[in-house]
Amino acid sequence: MSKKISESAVRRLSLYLRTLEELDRAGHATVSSGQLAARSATTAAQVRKDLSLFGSFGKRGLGYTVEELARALRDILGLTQPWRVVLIGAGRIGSALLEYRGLAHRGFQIVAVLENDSSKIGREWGDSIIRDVAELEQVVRDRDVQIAILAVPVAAVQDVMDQASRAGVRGILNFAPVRLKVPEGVTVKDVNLVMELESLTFALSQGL
Amino acid sequence: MSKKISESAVRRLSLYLRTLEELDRAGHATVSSGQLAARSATTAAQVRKDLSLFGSFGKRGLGYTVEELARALRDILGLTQPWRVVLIGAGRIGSALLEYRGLAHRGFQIVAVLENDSSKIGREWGDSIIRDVAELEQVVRDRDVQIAILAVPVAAVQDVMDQASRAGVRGILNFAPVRLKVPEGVTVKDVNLVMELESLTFALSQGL
DNA sequence: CTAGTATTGTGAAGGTTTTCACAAGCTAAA
DNA sequence: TTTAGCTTGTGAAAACCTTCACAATACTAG
Repeated sequence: MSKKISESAVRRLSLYLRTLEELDRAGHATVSSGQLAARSATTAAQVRKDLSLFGSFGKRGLGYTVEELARALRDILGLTQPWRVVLIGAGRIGSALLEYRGLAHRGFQIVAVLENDSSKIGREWGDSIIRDVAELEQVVRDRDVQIAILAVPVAAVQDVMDQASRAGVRGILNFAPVRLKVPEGVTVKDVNLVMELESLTFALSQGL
Repeated sequence: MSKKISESAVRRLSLYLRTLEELDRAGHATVSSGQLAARSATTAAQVRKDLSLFGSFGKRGLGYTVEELARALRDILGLTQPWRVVLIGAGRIGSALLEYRGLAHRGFQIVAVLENDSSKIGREWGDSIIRDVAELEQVVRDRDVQIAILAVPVAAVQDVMDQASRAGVRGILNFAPVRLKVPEGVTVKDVNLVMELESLTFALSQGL
């Protein structure tokens, strides 16, 4: 695909999808851009513009078919295939992720949990057994893992990322508060709580 | 303050601060916009423009004093005062947050942990004792809590948010995958893992 | 004191994203 | 069939954000 899609547009698409799934559960068959906007904290024009980046999904005068638009968004976001994920780091964050049903529901399959701490290796953890992080490259290759979630300490994360990308992982979700250096062809998304809290305190301080 | 500062600029400031703290630990006394940019994955011009939104912190020909700029950024981000935080939800996410040392290090004090599940109430948890979420309004008032972290299920989160903001909380960090309706004067930041993963799968799908 | 090198702060230019506004298209009702 | 009422898709305008480019300034060496 040629056009460049902004990060914020993609995040909105993800949000629209969630909203559509709620509407579907609530029994709505169709929805207008205005309704979708109101439930997604944006504007009708923004919704239509975002969708128009990928095609034409509605009917003039009628709006969008909830199911149809949801299917189109899943397709756009790459959610029609299941994704195989390896979770690295069996600490609290890893635990929260493993337990979270929302991941499986969206097609993210955690195929292995890896850990450095030898006292944890071999233990059962949810449906998985914790394995040695040394097996990372083998697991990625054997199970054709596409995404790695890194929930490891700052000191270890660059090294683990290097191994993962060498083994063929294409996407990284990084929880360590550090900017990773990544090779060509690997995409990283950072989740950084302190940054979120600081943008909150900035807003609060401004208000005073 | 009159000028409107973009969300992305604020996030970069937060990142610069972290970079400066690393530089400080590494013994650097001064830094140029170029060096700061290289370590923060942006450009020298962007760094200077971001800083210029708030004043003039460097010396021409010399760059910035690491300590001084860090202090200025802490001031801008509202980190010179400690923030009193209540954590609502003693599940996995709450547990990960409570344990995370980075929060305390940046001046975020978790003054109480609240929970709905009566089987958890009263238990010790880290340094805290889990209290009943029914006590939310009282805790907020008694301890002058400014920020609430919501790590509760989707079904409960709007209600909890309403109570928190009625009691006087001004900032919310929300982990539930739902868009909260908030009253005037309350700021919300959302942390949404599925959205991050989906923007990752979008990028990966595009690449194919 | 002067020349040379480094680096900031900032208007202006360039680029991107959001909002506006309206023609085109669809349905229902008369 | 015609009219009235909605709603989409999209160029154009407006707003916003990033990059460029350079005058101003600081230090060092000779």
